[in-house]
Amino acid sequence: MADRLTPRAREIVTAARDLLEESGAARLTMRTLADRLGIKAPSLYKHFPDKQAVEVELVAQLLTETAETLEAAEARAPGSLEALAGAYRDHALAHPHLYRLATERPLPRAELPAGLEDRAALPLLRACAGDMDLARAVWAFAHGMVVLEIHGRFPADAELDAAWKRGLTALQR
Amino acid sequence: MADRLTPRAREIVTAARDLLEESGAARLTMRTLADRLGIKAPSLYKHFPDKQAVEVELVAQLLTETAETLEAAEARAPGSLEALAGAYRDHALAHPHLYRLATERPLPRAELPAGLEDRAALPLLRACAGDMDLARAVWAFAHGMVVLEIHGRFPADAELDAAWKRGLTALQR
DNA sequence: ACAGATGGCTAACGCTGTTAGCCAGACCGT
DNA sequence: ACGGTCTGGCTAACAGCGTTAGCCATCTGT
Repeated sequence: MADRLTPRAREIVTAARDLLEESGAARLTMRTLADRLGIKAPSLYKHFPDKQAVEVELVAQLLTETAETLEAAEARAPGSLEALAGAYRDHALAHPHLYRLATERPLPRAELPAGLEDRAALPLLRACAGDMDLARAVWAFAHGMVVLEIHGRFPADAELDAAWKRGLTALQR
Repeated sequence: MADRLTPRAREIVTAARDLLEESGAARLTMRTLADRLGIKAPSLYKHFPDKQAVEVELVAQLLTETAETLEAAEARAPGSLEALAGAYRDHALAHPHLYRLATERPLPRAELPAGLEDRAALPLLRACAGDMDLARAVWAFAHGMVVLEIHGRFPADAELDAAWKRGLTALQR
């Protein structure tokens, strides 16, 4: 997962990640990113062809971490949809800007490490015993909950734990 | 619902809507919008304080149309979650750029017509017999399905009708 | 010791949202 | 009928955005 990037490029992605998580996508600009690294914006283009290429690495980070998170949850509680959903939710809400960046545009599939998308999906598919329709429904539910939560679309006093539980037990079987 | 805007402002919003649906949010700029109206960009600021204020009107349009769509579905098939979900999905997929614009940022609640958000939510709440947790779960599921569909996150050969049905029947009771 | 690659730099372009300031015409009160 | 205000255009300009071109120092390999 590592050597698709030179060391310097990896430093840039790290700075980009920090910047994104601190200040959101709107403030992740080539100039502020360069500033943080003590260089000028055009120098970034020695390491990445364009801004999108940097963002692709961040998307890959989210996918990788999601896969790891789900695999860990699966190891802890095999076959449990609640465990998967809880892990997914916690990771997403811990990194809302990253989640939005990775989620609010079409996936740059061609530029992503091969197999990564599938790897992130596998634990859920296993928990659904191979029922793809169910897996997609659960995924949509979880993604919907997370993104509505991130955007503050639910009333402030909404009992979201209850809504998660309600949805998951219903989808359970 | 109409006289919160002057006639000229309404013309501007109409042009913005057309532009958005034709070309997506990235090409909805103050200059292209002005072009379409035969004026220059700075003149737009005689009618709206900033670009966001124009976008808020588009968000209000989506909410209004969603409310109308759901109310019509409810009238056609009272109490049917499937009918509501189908109407929601159809409207969203018919206007993907508008749906994204209205959905991929925090709701500008303060600038929206009073009661509009609630009105859009009511049909679903009625179909859920007042069970708020269930209503939120269904909403999250539907939103998740729509947005994943719009962004092409499902495999091209995915049987999305089946996933919708699977989710809805599970949530049904 | 020289060649080429690496990774900085400045200057600049075209695009974005937005502001300031000017001006023509419509409308209104005396 | 005249003067004042409001309306809604305009041009010029600014700062910030992603990005390109072109220059140059330093480091690496033969």
